[in-house]
Amino acid sequence: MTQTATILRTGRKFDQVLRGAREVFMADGFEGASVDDIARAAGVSKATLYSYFPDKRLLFMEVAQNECRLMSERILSMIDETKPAREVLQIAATQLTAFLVSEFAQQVFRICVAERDRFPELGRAFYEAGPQNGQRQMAAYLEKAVSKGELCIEDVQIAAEQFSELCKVRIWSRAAFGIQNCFRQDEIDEIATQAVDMFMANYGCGPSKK
Amino acid sequence: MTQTATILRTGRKFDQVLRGAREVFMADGFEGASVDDIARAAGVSKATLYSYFPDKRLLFMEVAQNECRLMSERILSMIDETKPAREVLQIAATQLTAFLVSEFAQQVFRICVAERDRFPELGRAFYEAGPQNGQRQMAAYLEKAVSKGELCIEDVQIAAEQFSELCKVRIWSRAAFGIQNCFRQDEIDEIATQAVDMFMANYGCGPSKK
DNA sequence: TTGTATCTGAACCGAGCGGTTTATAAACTG
DNA sequence: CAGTTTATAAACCGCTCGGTTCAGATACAA
Repeated sequence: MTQTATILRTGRKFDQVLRGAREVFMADGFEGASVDDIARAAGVSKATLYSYFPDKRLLFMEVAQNECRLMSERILSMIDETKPAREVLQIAATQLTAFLVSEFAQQVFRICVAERDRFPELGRAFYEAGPQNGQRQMAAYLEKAVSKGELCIEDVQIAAEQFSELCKVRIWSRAAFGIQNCFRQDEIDEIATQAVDMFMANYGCGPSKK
Repeated sequence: MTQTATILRTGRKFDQVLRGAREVFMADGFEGASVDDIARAAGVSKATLYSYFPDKRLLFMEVAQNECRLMSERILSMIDETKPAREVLQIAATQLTAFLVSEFAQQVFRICVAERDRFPELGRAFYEAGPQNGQRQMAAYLEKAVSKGELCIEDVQIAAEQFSELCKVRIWSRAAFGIQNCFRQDEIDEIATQAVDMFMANYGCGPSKK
């Protein structure tokens, strides 16, 4: 995965190629995207494209890696630890839920799953940069909340995973199966609230002030 | 989806074709499976195959529909309502968790997601026959348990969805991303137990005798 | 046995794919 | 300006694919 191999990173049109590739890959997947389409979308000749990237696979990996990085950063900016636990969780749940059903996340997920046999490294890279990283951040926060006496959790890792799983209720699989691709804010808010309620019922200390 | 159109269902080798198609499609997906491969796997000439099915798409749909039916039946046989709620849920959680990460379910899911643009009906058909149907059964059971006073649930539909979502914690996404494809029974049992614990903490009546 | 429905294998078609090449043009650099 | 790097368009190659065709083999029913 860290293999950049023989990619030419200098040159005026490198970024242009990458942007075009991102656009077409995200829309059509790996097999569905033809190199001609990508070159056209990038506003670049096929020969130019191949002067930067030795083949389609490597171009795809480059794009996917960039997407993973973006996703990771986005998750990082989600938690603000200064507020009380329930509030923090509510905000995190809302953002996470919205993100999980976004066009962006859905497309990347779809490609990872679809090409899992062709690119085993891709699924792993995405999982680590995305879900795993996000859950690590969440677990770290939960740990602090526990030591502040706000929450009662034995296994913060499992709790973090349960939290993000609860944010998928109802809408995520509808998005994954292509049944619904646009979600209203109040749908998202409701799922987030349900998730926090359930989470706090199990892990909240003292009376669940739901 | 109910469109059978011009499929020839009579003839000695119909089932043979279907079995071969199932095998190859499940292994390689829609694009990955070539008609020649399927004919070979079915032990049938390509011409014969095309005498039954007008094209590859319809053959795929037929296979996928059959798989959905099987899945639906399997989920149906999961609940035994005579025992106490916690026990019923524990059994259901174990079976559901094991099913969700099985080779079979993962392959069907992968194909649905990968081909969602090419076959929008497929995703819908699978969703209805699989998750939605399973959750309807679960919600029906929860309803009874509530009226027996075993559980306290406002929205049984949401509760059913939360239940199945909790069964995915930790292992499901690892399977989906191709990071892990074999799961020990004790891993499954642990997730199932965690799911039931959390569920009962929120919806159990009286003292949570965890 | 004769007639009919079914199956076979292999050749074939046209299209699209990833990738290469080449001759030409444009853009930087000294 | 000259020289070199970079980009272009289009033709081209080999391959695989979905789908068709057809002459002959096989099964089966009378």
